[in-house]
Amino acid sequence: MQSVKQVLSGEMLGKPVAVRGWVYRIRSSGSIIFAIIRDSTGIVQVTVKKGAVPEPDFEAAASSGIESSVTVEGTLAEDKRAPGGYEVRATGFTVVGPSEPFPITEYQSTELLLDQRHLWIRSREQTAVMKIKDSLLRGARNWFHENDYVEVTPPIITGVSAEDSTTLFQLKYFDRFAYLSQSAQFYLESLIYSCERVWALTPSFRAEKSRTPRHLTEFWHLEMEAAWVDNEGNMKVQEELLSAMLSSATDECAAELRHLGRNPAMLSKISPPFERMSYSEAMDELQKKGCDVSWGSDLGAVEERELTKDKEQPVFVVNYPKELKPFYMKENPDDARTYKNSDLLAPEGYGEIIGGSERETDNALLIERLRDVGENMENYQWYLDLRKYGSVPHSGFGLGLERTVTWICKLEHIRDAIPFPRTIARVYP
RNA sequence: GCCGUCGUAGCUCAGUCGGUAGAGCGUCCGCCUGUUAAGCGGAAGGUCAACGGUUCGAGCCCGUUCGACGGCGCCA
Repeated sequence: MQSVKQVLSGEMLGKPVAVRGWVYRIRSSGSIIFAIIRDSTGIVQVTVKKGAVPEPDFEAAASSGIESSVTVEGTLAEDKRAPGGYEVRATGFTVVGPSEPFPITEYQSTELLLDQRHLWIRSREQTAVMKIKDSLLRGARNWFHENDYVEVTPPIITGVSAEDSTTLFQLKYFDRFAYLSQSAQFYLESLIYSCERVWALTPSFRAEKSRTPRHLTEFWHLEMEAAWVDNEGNMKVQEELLSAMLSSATDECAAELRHLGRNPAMLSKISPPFERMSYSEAMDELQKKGCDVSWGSDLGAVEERELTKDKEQPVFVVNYPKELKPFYMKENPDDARTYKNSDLLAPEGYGEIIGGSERETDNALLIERLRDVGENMENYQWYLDLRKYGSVPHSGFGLGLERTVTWICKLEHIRDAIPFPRTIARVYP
């Protein structure tokens, strides 16, 4: 048995080959049938001629529809007319699992594709995205390992929110309520006192009623936290990590990137250091471009697009006003109106993919800020404890994996960066 | 939460001024030994999202509801 990739390499030219997979396209011209077979490595044309295979095999080929699973034996031949330049001339054709008429044809609406998601993920586009995502994750995991980070496993069920501003999914937890995690940050912070450098990949949940091409209610969150690291060091980790992830994808998945319309050479050019711009500088630039913003207003989708639409590399925006960010960030000693934090914006208008900061170590400040936003202090007791026993300067960030994939794969919507997207209107399939 | 668009055959859509429901693809049958979303001939296939209203008559006009999609806000 050969993979389609092996077959298309041509190394078996003139020899017997066997492939198995699914019918991707099939056409008949009477006594010759052209079947395009797909497996996880690619697609290849098979010709089935009457007389060249046993009659039952010919009938099986003639009656097999799109997505039937099949095994084919034959001889590998070179043929300019075949896509890929090679074809398998069948001597045997067996249907393993017949297929009813496939619901997805060449004309597809967004709604149909989302309703039939369990079938649409067989598409070449979706397969390419999954492979690229896999490669990005491998690149990240390798980078963390090489840089002495410990991969840890924080809880998904929690009793407290990491960010007061966001909405939580509540669940019944025996005789009380608990919540699905929206960030592992507090748990990672508590692990730096022993492991020093930690990271985790976990699902995060946001119950916000966001209807945009950049939001999922369930997404994969790649988070890192490190002791003895300041905000500048934090940004260095981000740019090195992201570059390592990009190298992995361009090395392993160049063909998949091209299939999605993304030129891998453009991604290869991205390397540290990334451009840094203060929030105040961003505001000045936006005002010059005619945006209706003033110091203190948040960067919305329009503003992020305006700042990055002509960039080829990601851009850090640093030192946001405190009002726009959560309570746990460290005050900027050079401008007390702002925090020592950074958002990393992807180029081409794709927007924020990472948010990070140096963390506040002064419990008095943390308590004051929590009081200001009306939080129940009991929920934060264990978090405040962390500052009582050997507190150290530390920083961390969270990367939205699907947002990163959306940018790298040049997708129009984040739902295509995950096989089964969970959005405000979708939990099926 | 706010603004907008849409809902007609399995799928993608057209449907004019309110007057007998249409096409392409898919499916089924027939023809075809080099197709590339193959081609040719034929057939089957409809609660026009739901409910209510106007009208002699509603897919079309009005109202309500439901669903989906696009954009904004919030965030990664």
